Amino acid sequence: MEYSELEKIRLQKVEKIRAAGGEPYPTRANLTHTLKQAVELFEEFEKKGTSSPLEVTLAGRIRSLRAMGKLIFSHIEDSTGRVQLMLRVNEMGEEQLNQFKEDFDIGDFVEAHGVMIRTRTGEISLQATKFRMLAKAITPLPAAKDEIVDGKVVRHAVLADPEVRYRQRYADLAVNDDVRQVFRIRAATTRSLREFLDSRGFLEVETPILQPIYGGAAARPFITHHNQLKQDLYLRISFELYLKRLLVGMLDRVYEIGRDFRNEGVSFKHNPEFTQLEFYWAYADYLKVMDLTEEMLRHVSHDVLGTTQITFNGHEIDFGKPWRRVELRQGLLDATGIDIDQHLEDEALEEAMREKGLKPKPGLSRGKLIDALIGDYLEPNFIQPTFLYDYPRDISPLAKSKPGNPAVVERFEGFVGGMELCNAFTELNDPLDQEARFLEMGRAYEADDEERHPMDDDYLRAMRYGMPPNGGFGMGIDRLVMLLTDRRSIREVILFPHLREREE
RNA sequence: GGCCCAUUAGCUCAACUGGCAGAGCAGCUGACUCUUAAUCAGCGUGUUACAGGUUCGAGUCCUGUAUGGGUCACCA
Repeated sequence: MEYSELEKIRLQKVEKIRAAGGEPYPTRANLTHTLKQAVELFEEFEKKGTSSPLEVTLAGRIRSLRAMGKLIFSHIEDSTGRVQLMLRVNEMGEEQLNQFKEDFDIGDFVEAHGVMIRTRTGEISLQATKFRMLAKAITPLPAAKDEIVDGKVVRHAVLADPEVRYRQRYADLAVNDDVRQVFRIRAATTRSLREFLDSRGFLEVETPILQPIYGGAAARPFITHHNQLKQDLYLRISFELYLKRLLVGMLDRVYEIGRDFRNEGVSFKHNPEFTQLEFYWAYADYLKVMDLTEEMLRHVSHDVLGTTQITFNGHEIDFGKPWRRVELRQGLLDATGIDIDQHLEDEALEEAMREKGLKPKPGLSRGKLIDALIGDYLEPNFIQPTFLYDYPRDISPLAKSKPGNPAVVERFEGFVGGMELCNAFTELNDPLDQEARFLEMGRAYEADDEERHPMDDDYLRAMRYGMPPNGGFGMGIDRLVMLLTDRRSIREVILFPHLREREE
């Protein structure tokens, strides 16, 4: 371990504290209030006009230090707020005051005892009579300084390098309060979703992350191995097939919030592991799920932000209004002039796209071509909340066909801010049809072994016992948090996003 | 994986067509009893991401590598 010059100076201070009989890392703190509590309590005292002083012991991390001879001002911070410390020679004598000046640095955790006062400039402060080191920092925090100009916080020298911020998230969080706020909102989001679903009779469950057969989505899995069982296992790519087994078991409304793992490329909206909400709702269909989705997002946004209006990427987005509903066929017809109902074969659609001057990748299935059209011509334009509904059957092997139209399934995807947020369908519950779909998928992926959609015999057996008709729903929580916090990258809403391994 | 851009002090950033690597903050020394990016005086802390190359001379030009960001491909 190589220490920098700055770190060596601080290590010397640790030695100095110990040599003087002090302890730079005491085992216990003895605070009486959080910083926010102390400020609020003092304000109450002032209102009541009591003459007795408010005596407190506070603890926090030193964020600023202004020493001027026989008087020191310093701000300490905890997760609830900030309080200014005022240390004067009058209260503690010169020796104590000098000790603070010599031993304490920005970044150290400190405990201070004294009375709450207002300074001449009106700032509520702790006038300390005693102080104690709680934890000495060796490495200086990457400086982030705030200046208050006309009541507005102006930030200086903010830690901004994304690599340092993600690899050393602790330092990022320590100096950037807005980053802490993102994760408070994230916690509030999952709390609100749970509360919403619980109150509607949904049961939260946990299903296997390690699975002998993966399924429920089209993605490549991570593979791992159980030594004692001598068995390869997959990290789940979705919860779908397990949650639907529970409907067979008479758990009528179930949901799970948890981690999915997909062995795919990373981007501003893709992380190898991400958090998903899925719910399955017996006796419902995709139309009921659409209504519940609108209600759920209105509820969450209001719960978390106090408003249904959000700003994302410069757009004002309103979760309060009913979502726009666009039929997939009509949407593509309007956007590209291509009527997918007129081109039911792979080659015919590919040819039609070519005629319109588009350049489809050759050899794709009709469903994949349509998927590509959605991504290019519809998704980026769905800024306000929009349901796109009625999808082609061949890219939706777990969704139920629309009565009277075998090429189309009852499926919708929800888009917000030009980004896919959720995906839902009237779930296929016909075991014979499901078996046929698995076989179709097997054929479709024959050429590419890695993306093979494996047959899940146990899932089919469950369905043969009888599965109630139901609507299912999946939503990327990370993307929802991106929307609620106006962050353009998924890495901003994941505490420790995956980065390439680096030699130190 | 392809292409484009970036990497300079602990942090934020400068450095012209190649010519002695330097500012603010933090840090160190001193002054200062109501400051709040405190102020004032002094001190410059560096393998310019890494490895080579061209050149009298490279932070700057060339090649390669690493990491990050963007974009395309793949995907959700």
